Amino acid sequence: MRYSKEHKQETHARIVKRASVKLRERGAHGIGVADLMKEAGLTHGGFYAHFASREALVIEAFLYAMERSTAGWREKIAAVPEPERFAAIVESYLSAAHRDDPGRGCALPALAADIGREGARTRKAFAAKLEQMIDMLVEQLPNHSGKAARRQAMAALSTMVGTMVLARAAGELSDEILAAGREAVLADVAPAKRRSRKAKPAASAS
Amino acid sequence: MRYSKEHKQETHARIVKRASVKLRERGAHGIGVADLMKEAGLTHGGFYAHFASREALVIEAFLYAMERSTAGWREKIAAVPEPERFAAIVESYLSAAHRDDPGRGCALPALAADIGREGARTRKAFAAKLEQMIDMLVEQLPNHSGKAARRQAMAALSTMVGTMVLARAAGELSDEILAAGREAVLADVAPAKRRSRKAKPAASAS
DNA sequence: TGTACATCAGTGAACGCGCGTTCACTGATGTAC
DNA sequence: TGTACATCAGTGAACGCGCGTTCACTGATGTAC
Repeated sequence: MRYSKEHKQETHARIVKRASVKLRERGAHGIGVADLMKEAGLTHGGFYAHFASREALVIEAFLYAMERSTAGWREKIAAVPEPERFAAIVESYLSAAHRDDPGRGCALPALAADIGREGARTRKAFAAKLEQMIDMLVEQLPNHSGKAARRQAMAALSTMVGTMVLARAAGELSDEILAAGREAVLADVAPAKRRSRKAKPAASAS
Repeated sequence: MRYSKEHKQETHARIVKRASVKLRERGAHGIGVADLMKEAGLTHGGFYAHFASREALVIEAFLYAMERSTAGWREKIAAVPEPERFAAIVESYLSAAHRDDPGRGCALPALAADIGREGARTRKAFAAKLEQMIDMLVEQLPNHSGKAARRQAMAALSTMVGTMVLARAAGELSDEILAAGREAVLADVAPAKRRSRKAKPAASAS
């Protein structure tokens, strides 16, 4: 074997990683194999030494992005006291920064609609990753056990995804949609919460 | 002029209508000009007598579908007593029937992610239609005035869209996600509501 | 340790198909007289 | 009312480009001796 044993795996991982960014930015159909390989510093010919088809990479990159989201949440909340962890995830998710940087954000608002049109096999793999995200959210809930908590986490994630999809598509309404989504998710979880989270960093002097 | 004055407009409308169904089903990139025209009973060559480009049709079909959604809601609630109208929209939206028939359903879960990647002009046209949907929802709210009602309607729509996106993509979790979305939206609007809506028409004997 | 050979990740030209777009033409219907 | 002409929605062949995929080849590195 030439190259160190992990060399190919590293290249493979690099392609997937770069692709996951570009696909979130441009959509599942928004970029071609040649450009995807160029992103990883390679030429297009070598593509099929790593993936069975373009679609296989799209799916792998999507699932990778979902794993990274869950991992990212875990890292993020490590520095936050337990009762504020759920809110920390929600506020980071429903931020203007996340809206404006889809490439490094959650894969769901960017690509989940396309997954719905894939075959049962892909949807099943997707469901497994989705389950992880939901579990992660459940654990951050004040009352993190039982069916009710699970339902609450699912609904929160749905609201976050839908809010982000609409906020990215709606020009002028975007900020308001984002704020509405934040309010709704946080109110659901902490019904009697003090509304004094330093206010929003909205418009400047006025 | 040959053909009656409205002939061309009728053909145009037929293309848009059929395209709006197929695009919701297969995605914005899932079907070509030739197939789109065949759907309307025409050949592909005549396409450019009606549209400047394929993309122009996609956008027109998308906006048309949104208008039809708003109109559909209006028709649907006409037969329902006022206090139950909001719930009627939500339950119809977050139903298995809607999930399983994207072609005749709301355009947002199917195509809004792609709108987010369009130019400012398209996003502005989208925002106008979105505003209509939100207004429609606001009117059905028990307390249908003020900024709070508007925020509530926005959040409800976000949850509905996100729930549908995830329910269509998630295989086995789908029904549970749908149920969680329904619960959350309805609980938000009618916090002290009797939970006795004839139960859900779920699994058969058991 | 040094040399010959084997491996295979990556290269880049080429292929071929699909699809968006163009264009010369058709023929049904409206208008002029 | 009837006939000649004009219009233009719709046809279908053709174009050309992009993109997914294939393939013969390269050359850096690992292995055998």
